[in-house]
Amino acid sequence: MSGLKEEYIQAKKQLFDHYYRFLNQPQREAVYTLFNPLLILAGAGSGKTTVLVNRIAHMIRFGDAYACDHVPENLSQADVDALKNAVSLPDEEIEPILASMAVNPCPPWRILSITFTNKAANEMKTRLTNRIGEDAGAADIWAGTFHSICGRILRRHAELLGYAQNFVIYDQEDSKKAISTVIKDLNFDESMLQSKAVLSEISHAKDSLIDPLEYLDAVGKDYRLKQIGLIYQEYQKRLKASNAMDFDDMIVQTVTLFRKYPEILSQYQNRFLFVCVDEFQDTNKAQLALTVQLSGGFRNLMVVGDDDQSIYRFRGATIENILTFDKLFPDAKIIKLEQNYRSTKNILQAANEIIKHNQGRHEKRLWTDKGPGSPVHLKEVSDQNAEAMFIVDTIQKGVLRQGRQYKDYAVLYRMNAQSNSIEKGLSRYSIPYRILGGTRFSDRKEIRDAMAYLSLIANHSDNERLQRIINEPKRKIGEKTLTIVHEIALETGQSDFAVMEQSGSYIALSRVSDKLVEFTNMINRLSALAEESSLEMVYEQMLKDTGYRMMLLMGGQEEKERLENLEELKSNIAEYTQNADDPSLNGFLEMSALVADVDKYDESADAVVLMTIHSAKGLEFPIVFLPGMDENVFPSYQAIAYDPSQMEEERRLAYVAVTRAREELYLIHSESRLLFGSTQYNPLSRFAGDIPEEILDEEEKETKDFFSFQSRPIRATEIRKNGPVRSKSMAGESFRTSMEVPKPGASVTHPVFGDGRVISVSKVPADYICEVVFDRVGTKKLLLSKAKLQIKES
DNA sequence: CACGCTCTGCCTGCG
DNA sequence: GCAGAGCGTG
Repeated sequence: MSGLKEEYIQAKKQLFDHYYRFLNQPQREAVYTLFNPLLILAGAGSGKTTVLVNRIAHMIRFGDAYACDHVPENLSQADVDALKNAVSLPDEEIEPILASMAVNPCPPWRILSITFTNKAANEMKTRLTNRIGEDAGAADIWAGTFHSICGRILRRHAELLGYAQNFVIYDQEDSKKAISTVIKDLNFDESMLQSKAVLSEISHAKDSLIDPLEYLDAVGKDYRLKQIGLIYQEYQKRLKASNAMDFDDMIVQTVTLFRKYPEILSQYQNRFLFVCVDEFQDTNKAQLALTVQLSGGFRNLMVVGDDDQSIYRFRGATIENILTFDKLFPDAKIIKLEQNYRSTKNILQAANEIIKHNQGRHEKRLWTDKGPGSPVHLKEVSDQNAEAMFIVDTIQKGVLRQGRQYKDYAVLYRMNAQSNSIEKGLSRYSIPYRILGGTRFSDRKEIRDAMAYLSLIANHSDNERLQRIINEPKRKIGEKTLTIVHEIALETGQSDFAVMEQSGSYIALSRVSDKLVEFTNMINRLSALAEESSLEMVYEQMLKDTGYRMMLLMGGQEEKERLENLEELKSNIAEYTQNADDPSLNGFLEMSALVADVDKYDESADAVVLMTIHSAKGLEFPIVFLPGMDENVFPSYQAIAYDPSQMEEERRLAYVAVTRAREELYLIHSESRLLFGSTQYNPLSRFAGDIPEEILDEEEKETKDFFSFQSRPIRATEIRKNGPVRSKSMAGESFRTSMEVPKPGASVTHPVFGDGRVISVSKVPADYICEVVFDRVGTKKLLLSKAKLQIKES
């Protein structure tokens, strides 16, 4: 009997293994391991998402069927044989057999799946629905970002924390403005405390769950930090007064809620049978605390990540979370996914050679059964224009001669400032491209203004938004008036808006009272309208009543573009109204705050993609260019000069960059580079130097070739809307250097100013500006073509 | 109070 | 190279 039982369990496991035959052994193990803490170390391109999706599908359909050794009663040899033979059946017939053996399948609503981006959350939901079908209830899973999940929880319990249910969410810009107001109000020296730096400091404190009092306690005698602590304290007070939370607060407040109200926490703990966290290497301390809280009921916590791809320390991520997960949960099982399905052997080796220099990492080594492929290409060029031309040239050749498509190519750079020259090159040669990152739609002034109006309509106590738009368009309400309003508000404990409404009763405001009341009346009317009308109507009325649309209509080309953006916002609103279950102004504001610009990266469009390496994490491309393989660019100047501890992160970034490539990888180093208005001369990046020569193909420096496509006619349809294609003569000109251009550091002589040393050289159309420190007269900026500079040989 | 000019400072960036 | 902040003037 027990032999038969064994045989049955064996056959069952074999059938599951067969069903998951598209997975490798460790991947299957990850799918089967449902209980207790589990850490999956998923190397780049190791099929992480596939595992995540199949694991969740598995718990919903089969529960613990695989590991459980339950055996049906009255088991017969015939049953066991049938199970053994099922292996030869098609998958559609195997599924019901497996389902019939399900043990405690998990209802979807008891699963919590946390991701970092909305894009990842959506991809997860889509793939899961494809896997298990609509009816299985994939939509009932709590899947979302940390922030969207916290938002959901906080809306329910905001009152307990002293917030109204309709609290607003401040983004970085709002926070920065609020902080700079606080700095001014506290009369601190603004030159010592830049709002950006203070915000980042406060944000990091929040990431680590340090509240203002604890912060002040910890800083001791450090004068500046003490000031920051006081700013932090006041900032929090004002956020609450404005009924607002910033992004960090959303996590912190949720953790606080759970600490204060254990009975609420246990509701969630009892609900979530399984908790999964993706991109665990990018979590911060607060997020870890929240994760531990939420999974605390059943302790079935799975985290997935790759410590080698931790590249967000600068925004608070602590790689320690993933490095010490097994210390936090000593019974945690660790599964490593080391087989890479993406890249060729050479590319993978390059990546391994780069990352192996890092100290703090989980030991693992990616491997592939793919062939070696091409060597990694290393190209040296003279300047950023030649760099762009090399990219253009390579893409043209690939498309014309090898039947490549434009979308096979990606250009990944360290910083957005590098994109300019490449964009110019691509548009000049009519190569279709799309660029990700840079200024986002929601960051545009007109969009922020419109959103600020909507926020104010929803929540009158939002002082920050009020300040933003009170005088936009101009209403003759100046800084002085606002200061008085704000002072009264602070004294009387009201919102700025409330003070404005009653400005007639304050002598200091009597002269401007009419204007202020006119404004609050308008907002009040719009708020009333929002109660009864559609969102689109409120939006339209707002643009009209505030005079915002009129202001833009009076303007020129730039304003026209802004109007178009406002129209686009309107269609976003319409889209939201149609899709949301219960559309409301508050709902729209919440979505806009938490859902960054809908991913505009349309993978179907045939165009070269340009983005930063950071944004490329998680993506892959057949051919990848990495321009700017220069010291001081990548690794970045600040990592080298200011913070050597950042170097490991730069190295991980290099690892991420290299592992994006499937087939071909081009590293480009430029001898000189025009960046931030001055020319730099940097040696080859150390990361390129880490790649062994056997797998490297160093291409000759050859600049003449780049002009070979110049005569190609440019089709009008190919001209990008925001990148006017330059005339051919200009194109030629910008590459010609007839003057002798001094390099920074060169000694020069000027007929009037005498001897000096060049500190920077910047390119301007058809000329250069040299910044020179003269021995006698100090620093001068000179136009190279005009100033008769002589370069001294040294 | 509004406008236009100069000055400055700059990496990466999800919610 | 460019945007946002600061400053001076009408």
